[in-house]
Amino acid sequence: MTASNAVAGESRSGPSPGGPRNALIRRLGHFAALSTDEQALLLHHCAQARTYPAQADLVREGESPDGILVVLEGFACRQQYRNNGARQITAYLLPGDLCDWDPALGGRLDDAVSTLSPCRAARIPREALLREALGPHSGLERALRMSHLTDESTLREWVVNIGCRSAVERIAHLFCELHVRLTAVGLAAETGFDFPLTQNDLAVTVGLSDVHVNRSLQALRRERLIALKSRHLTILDWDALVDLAEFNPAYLRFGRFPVS
Amino acid sequence: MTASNAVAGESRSGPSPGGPRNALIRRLGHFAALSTDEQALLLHHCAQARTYPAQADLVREGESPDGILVVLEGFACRQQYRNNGARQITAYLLPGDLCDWDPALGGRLDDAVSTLSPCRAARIPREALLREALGPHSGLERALRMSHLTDESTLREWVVNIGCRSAVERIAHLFCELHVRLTAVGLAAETGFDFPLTQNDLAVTVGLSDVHVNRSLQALRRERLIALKSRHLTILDWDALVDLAEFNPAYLRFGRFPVS
DNA sequence: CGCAATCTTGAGAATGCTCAAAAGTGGTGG
DNA sequence: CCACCACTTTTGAGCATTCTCAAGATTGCG
Repeated sequence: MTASNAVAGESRSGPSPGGPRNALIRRLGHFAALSTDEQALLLHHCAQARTYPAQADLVREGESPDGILVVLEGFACRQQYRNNGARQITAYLLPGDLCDWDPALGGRLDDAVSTLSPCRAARIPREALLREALGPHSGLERALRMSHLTDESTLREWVVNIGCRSAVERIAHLFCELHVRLTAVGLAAETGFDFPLTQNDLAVTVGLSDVHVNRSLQALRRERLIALKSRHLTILDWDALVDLAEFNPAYLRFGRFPVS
Repeated sequence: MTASNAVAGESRSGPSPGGPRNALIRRLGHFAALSTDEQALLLHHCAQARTYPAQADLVREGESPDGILVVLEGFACRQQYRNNGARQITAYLLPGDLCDWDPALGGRLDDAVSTLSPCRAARIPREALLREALGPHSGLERALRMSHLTDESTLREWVVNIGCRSAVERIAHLFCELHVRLTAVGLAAETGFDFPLTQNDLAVTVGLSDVHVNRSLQALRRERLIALKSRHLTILDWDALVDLAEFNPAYLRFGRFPVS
């Protein structure tokens, strides 16, 4: 495997302290306790994961995917295209994230799911899960539901981010969010994390031009809040970053299990 | 009841052609067929509806609401406040819309639910619904799920709207969306609909300043796409509006029942 | 080494913002 | 019925932020 095909993951951060487990299990484990059987089932389905290069479509716009899509390594996203060629990313799919696909809709996803970096992703057939693991009192069911609700909260937070924050604040907020999310699956150190996106991807995420993102990044570097070089983001001053972005991680709900 | 307390609803449009039914039943009916029992159950719970003035909080930020919130008349919204006092609306709750509240989360809503105009709203206790009506093959269950997924698609569409459209396009897109959503519950005519929001509300929705919203509205009027006067929006050129906004109603999923 | 993609820089222009004041609107009470 | 009040809409002017276009520098890969 050449370097360009390498998939972001445990590579740089090394085996993570929380246990070298599957990112999906690790993430869902934040939302509810999973039984050994449930974990085995997930592992089994993840074994079928495929590798995708960067810029690959996992699900095309309007297509009806055949199961739950799980990203295990790399950064993917959901995005929509406008007629003039502009695009907008509406969500990141990080390792452990899934793109559930409720059959109640009977078809059609309204945005495309694409990789931003090389990825490893699996599809879990929905019926199999329903048959074997989902029941009213299943931890897996609870975890999946929580995961979905969290995705929705995140989306809402993105509306706020794009709708009423300045360029620098938007980027700072995104970095904070990514740090928390990646930490939850053992892919971030306190000091930073691998960040495979281009400035253009970033621009399309926060609703700015890439030139302006570049200048905003320079501002963040000048203030010594971050360093961003060769696909690695170093967080130099977490508190200042949180402060600048008015970041409150509550919406990510990684506060360990539903505390009620 | 004085005019200022009057609640938007069937008032101006008169009894609607689709039947003078409850907005909730009407909306959910687009997503799945509801049995007579299910309809009766919903009607029963809606009978407890309370009236709220404009600018009232239905659920405060961080609060844990005690059931599913249903708006029956008027415009409400979900919104978040920033430290500097700025706010961002993340969703409109129109008649028939609901703010489901999954107990899996065990508490805390991350934004506040407030009325934008005088409203009538009810709360449906979740357990009652579960006990009496929700089952794997219940139409109501399907409808509620669809409704939730539609809300999520709408949110995604808002990210796109705010993230990569110009001021005029954003407003046009919002008007198109509102027209389709209100039509679905019988609150819009082909020519337009009652629109109780201020230009400031609009601004906070699409991420612009109110002054700029005012000027963008003037542009839309100048081009004879709309008229907006005394809380009523008249659509003068629907096709041009749709064209300008690149509006595609598919995400609202009012295409009649899950067509598979 | 050379190519392609990405990042950086500059300069001018457009879009949208802020502040402030004036004009319009509708409801309330005298 | 009128006057007043609060709120909303409209207008103007200057400014800040962000965008576009275009060129040059850097990076990493083949």
